[in-house]
Amino acid sequence: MNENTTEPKYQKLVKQMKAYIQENMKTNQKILSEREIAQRLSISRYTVRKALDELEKKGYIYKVHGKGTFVSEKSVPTALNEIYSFTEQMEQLGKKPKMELLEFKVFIPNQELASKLHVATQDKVIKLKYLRTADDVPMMIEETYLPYSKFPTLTVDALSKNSLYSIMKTEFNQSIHVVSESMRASLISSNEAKLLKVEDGSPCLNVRRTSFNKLNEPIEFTSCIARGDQFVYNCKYIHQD
Amino acid sequence: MNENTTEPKYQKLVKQMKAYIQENMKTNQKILSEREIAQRLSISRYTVRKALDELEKKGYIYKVHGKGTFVSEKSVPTALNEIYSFTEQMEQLGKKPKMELLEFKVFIPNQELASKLHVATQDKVIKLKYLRTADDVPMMIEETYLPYSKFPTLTVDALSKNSLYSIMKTEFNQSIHVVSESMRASLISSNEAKLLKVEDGSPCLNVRRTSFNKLNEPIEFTSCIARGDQFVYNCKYIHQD
DNA sequence: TCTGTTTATTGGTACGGACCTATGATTTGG
DNA sequence: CCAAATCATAGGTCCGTACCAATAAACAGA
Repeated sequence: MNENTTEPKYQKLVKQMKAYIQENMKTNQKILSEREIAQRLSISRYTVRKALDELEKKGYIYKVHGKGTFVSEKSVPTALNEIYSFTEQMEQLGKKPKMELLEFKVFIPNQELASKLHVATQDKVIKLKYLRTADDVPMMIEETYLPYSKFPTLTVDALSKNSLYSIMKTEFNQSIHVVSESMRASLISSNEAKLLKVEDGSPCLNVRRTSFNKLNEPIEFTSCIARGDQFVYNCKYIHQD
Repeated sequence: MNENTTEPKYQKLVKQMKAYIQENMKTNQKILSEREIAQRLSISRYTVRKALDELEKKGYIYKVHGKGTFVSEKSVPTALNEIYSFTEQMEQLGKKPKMELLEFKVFIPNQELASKLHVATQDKVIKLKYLRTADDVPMMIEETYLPYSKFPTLTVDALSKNSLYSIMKTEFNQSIHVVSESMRASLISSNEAKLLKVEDGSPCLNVRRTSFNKLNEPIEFTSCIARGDQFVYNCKYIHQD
């Protein structure tokens, strides 16, 4: 039934335990000890620990030295360290998200953008411009820039079928490892005011994001202009000691 | 010379390698293989792997299966998954940050705040209100709320000597594990406009943060109002798989 | 009754070995 | 000369074992 038989044991255990915990256990309830789990499943404690470490990292459980391992509070609706998803947030609010592609072009970047994407000024860059709406109310304008050299065969057609991030990963083997974001408040410019159907000079939130792959090469730069009266940007992460 | 002799081997190795890498190695340079390091230091490969995992998690190195382990790009000025520090950001910009305590009180919260901090409506809450300036220019107003039960002996005096987070950790054994933030743009209200010395109705950035301990109990709620014309909020994190 | 000690349990650290898989260089066969 | 097979090396997974350190309950002695 499971296609991927080469998946490591501990990964299977992560999925299995995650499902079990979510369905059958309560917050702060103690789970079996590492040794007990290992014995029952006839696997080594190493494998169990590796699985539990994953679950802890993702916020499902927490360990207390000398006491045991416990189920975390379920109040983790948004997954930890996940890239912000407009679609997901709107669906949680019971609204219907849509995105309309306004622009798709390949061009030569200016100095500032080139340095953001770590490309030479003569290298090409892909620009994507979207208007995002919720229940047909314009919410934000999103401009994404990609280094052409890393995504040379990206097409509008592909984008209409899958999300940009899944295309990045499956088609171009580029997955996001580190994300750097900045947020600022400003007053909207007239062009954007028209698109968002708000008054000129309304407050707006500008979120800029640069995403890096495992080699710390920038693979995406995105700037969002969101309506200040409608939009809240959420972010959740694990703080390392 | 090292006071803490009980510190685990792999932690010592982390510090040692981090220092070595930063001082002697270049971006994308290959480091010794796990087996080689283990052999040279006469420790097990397990310990080396554990140390390298830490270094990878913190963004100093990256591994490539079959090839080796390499030094990441140094362009990680702000540590990853760190809580935003106004002080640090301003110092990086060459400005002198200051914070002035405007208010310190213990009170009974309203329903909304009580639910944010997971306390009963009859439980007490501590309020801290700060004005933060950079080169004596007002930048943001920060209001922090703490559950009184977790920090009963917190004093203004202690806050003048150490940062809130270090007091939380050392005095009350509460360290931050998960952080949830939201950002929105709005127009400033008249009270805050006076404090920040901007015009009524100027754009401002509102950042709200809830911090949780390892047990996923909220230990802090903070709301910041920052000048839209001056202030940029930064955040950087590792994206898991 | 109370306090200090012992003991069992739990997660944390560390070892050494084995094998798998991805990668790249070397060798081999055509 | 080139493509396929081989091989060495790298990180990734998994095992069994041992001991350390934090916790809490059981126990012992005053």
